Amino acid sequence: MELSKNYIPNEVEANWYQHWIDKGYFNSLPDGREPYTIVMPPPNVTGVLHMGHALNNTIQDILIRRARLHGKNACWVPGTDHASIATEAKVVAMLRERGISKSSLTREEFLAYAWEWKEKYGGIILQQLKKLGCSLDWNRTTFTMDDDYYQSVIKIFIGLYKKGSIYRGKRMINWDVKAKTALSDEEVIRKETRQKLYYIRYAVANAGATSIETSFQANVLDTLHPANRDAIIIATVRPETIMGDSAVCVHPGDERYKHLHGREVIVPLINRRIPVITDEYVTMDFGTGALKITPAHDLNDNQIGQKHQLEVIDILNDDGTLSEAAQIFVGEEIFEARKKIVQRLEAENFLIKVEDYTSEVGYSERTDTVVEPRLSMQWWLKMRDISGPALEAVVKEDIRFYPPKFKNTYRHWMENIRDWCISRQLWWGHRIPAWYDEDGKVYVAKSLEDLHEEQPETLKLPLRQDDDCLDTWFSAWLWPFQVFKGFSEPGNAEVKYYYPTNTLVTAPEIIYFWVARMIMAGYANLGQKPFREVYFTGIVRDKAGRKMSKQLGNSPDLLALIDQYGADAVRFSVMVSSPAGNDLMFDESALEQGRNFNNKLWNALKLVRSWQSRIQTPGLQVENDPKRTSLDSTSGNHSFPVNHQFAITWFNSRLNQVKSEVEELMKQFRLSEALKTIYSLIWDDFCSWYLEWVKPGLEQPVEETVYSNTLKFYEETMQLLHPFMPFITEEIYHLLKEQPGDICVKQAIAAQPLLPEVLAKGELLKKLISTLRDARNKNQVKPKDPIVLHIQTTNESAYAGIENILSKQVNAASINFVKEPPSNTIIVAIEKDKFYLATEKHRDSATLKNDLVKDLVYQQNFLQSVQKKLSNERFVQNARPEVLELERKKQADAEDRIRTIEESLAALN
RNA sequence: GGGAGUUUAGCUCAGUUGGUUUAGAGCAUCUGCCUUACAAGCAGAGGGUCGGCGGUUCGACCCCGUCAACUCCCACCA
Repeated sequence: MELSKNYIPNEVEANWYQHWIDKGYFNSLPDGREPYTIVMPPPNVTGVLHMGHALNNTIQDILIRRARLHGKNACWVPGTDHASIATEAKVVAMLRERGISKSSLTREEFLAYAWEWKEKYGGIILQQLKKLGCSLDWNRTTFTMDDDYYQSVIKIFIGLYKKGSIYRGKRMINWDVKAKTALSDEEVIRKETRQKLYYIRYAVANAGATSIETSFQANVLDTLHPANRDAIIIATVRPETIMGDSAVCVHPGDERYKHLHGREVIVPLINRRIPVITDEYVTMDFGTGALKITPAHDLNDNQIGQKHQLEVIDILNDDGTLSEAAQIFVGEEIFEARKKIVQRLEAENFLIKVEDYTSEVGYSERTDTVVEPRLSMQWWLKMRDISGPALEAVVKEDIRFYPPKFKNTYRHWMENIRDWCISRQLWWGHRIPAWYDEDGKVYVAKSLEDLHEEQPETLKLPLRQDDDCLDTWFSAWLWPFQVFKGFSEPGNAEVKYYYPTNTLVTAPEIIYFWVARMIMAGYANLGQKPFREVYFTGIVRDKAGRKMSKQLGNSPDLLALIDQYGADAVRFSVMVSSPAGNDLMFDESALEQGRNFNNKLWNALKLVRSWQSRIQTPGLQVENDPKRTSLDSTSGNHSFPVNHQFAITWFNSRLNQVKSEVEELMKQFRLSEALKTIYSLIWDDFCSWYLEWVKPGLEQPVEETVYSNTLKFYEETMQLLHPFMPFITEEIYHLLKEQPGDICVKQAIAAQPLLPEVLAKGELLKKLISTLRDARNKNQVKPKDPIVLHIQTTNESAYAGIENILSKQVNAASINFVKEPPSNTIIVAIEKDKFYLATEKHRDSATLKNDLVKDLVYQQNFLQSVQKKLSNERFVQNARPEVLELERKKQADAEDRIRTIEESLAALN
């Protein structure tokens, strides 16, 4: 079969994935092997594959595939999260397009549409993960609203309620006016926002003469100014909430306002009287030192309100418009109302001045609208009831975090943990299992039937179920055990085998949302940790350092990239630029590097395959070899002038060295470095050195041992690379030779002992070749022009076994060992030996001399620094013996080398 | 305001308890090559006073202090 010029991924990737699936390689069932389990962080059902998913899932696939090749029973569980807010928003948008409003539907009707939507679009991201090559056990695909899962969520809620850890309470919550639901603190994103600070004048009640028509002149903000004696000026960024004011608060020690203590002021526009109160909460030097208190719309104001028992006036509707309680601008949206109120305040002389002001404003993570602090009846979970074991597990490293810096982040949050608002005013999700009777009494039970059985006598019919759903994370936190039905069927064989899982791979952004809560749920429900270690990936950023996001539109279309470059190249590009624990600067040039790597592999394959027809075993008759082709039968008795033993021994050692290195790097989650190490092994050591060393001349036969070892080496490097680039490695595995099985499941051979002296000799050989090639280059000796190489050395045996490779690689017609410098040659000094290149070409002694002098200066300086150390008595006294020994060797080596260079220079003159 | 992290070649990063050299890699750049697997390639080369200053030490990219710049997390001073 003729192979194409370049590797074409599209043709093979889909086929191999289907093949793996057909063989059931990704499916796992408990058996006698050690399990290696990962539960995939379930993407939103609404999700489409983006860069973050690609990074995250490639890492997981690498870990899983590697475990699979190393004798583990690898199990990677896929699934999706119902993502209540995000999905409900999409469904509402879909309905709007069809001209249907949510409010016109019953809950059941709406949910029918939602399920329809989920069935249609919900699986997209999972299909995309297949394109990426993810080796997930699809039989285990789980959805957080599957029947069994759903019931488990409900049961856990009931359990916590019965323990008294869940309660209902009217408290300040973050209100998303667009989604019309409460949000947990973690769902609010603070952003620096440019705002205006409005200074508004409140007249003091019963103040007598001074009217609001008082002309404001120069010193309007000076409260002691006669014009302001009978008024107080407050500063606010939210003038639209003045109708909800219950008091004006000043610092008790503020001299400017002492005369107002115990008085009342009048809220502008609506003329309501409110008291002036004092509290040390107020900062005297911010604004005017006077703060309006709006208990319904600000967390701090609410606390002060409670302390001083102020009236709570909620002037907002749940859609963010002003309510009847506001009296004016009723029905106007907040920001509209703000504009209009400012206008009126100004028109009626209440507005003193406006300043630019920048502060942090909360936005909804899901809808990106400004979050409204609001007082509302919600369901809460007392986190302190369950946080203890989860905190301890991480602090004591029973669960390990990589990188470990996240331990602190986690600990800080856990130690200051606050109650979790778990109710959401949505229909799509797990409906809170609570019913209210006519008196508003609450009953919590799995179902209405259960309720009737449990407490028939106290029930006052009719009952009405709570309309709200649970926060998505209240279901996601069961993920690691409930995918194995660990809660609904406690102690079942699967959960016993797979749980605790091994590694969680996730983004640091959801350490509170999800990681911490899963740990809590694991201990609270199964009495065990959910996973042994957590690997936090970096954040994917674009070339300019900006976080990749939908809003910025700077995330490339992954499927298009896979189409263009192939999944292996995409995986390569993501991994190669992803150092452990750091953010990932994604640059498309890495994709080209990945694609080029594919081609490199492909071309090496073509080379090796071209040898297939030229194999010859020394001493064997050509005809006896079944692999023999007609081409070779013409080339009778070839001798093998080149002994390839060294190349084979050397690469074997190199391969084993890399295997150990990779093993070590993988243990530390240094995946990027592991990949780079393998890349370099393949590109440099295998292709640039090894293959060139053993490559036969044109039409020349290939030694059988060379061929079989090359195949073995090639296959083993493919195995090492397979977890990172699964498709091309599988393809090459099958094209190298006819063989049963697949690389996808072929068990890896553990690293064998290596030969350090062979590796050292290999390094020397590389250096000789490079330096001599450089000398040729500098002297304009064309690669095609042969040279004669004379070596002057005190140790000829150092060249045993590598002479032939050396002469081939520097295109030397022959190599001689000499005692004296031959005349008219190019002189090169390497280590302690001297090399003379005899060529037809004129030598450029000036360049060579220049190089030698440069090297000499370097060596002399170096020698000096070593001598300085050695002549330092305190160094000789204090340094460890092996360090001292090393320095002495450096000195001797440098002296030798200087002598060699000086002799060479002498010979040049 | 509190905490954490980063700063090494033009770019992205390694540099593992202080001594293997006067610091490495990939990409980019430059030079020479269409050499019979690969020009998406081959063979080479250049490029860094390790953010600044001070200290500890016989010896510092590495440890300590300090300053500077950038990043992230936490915290609702209106």
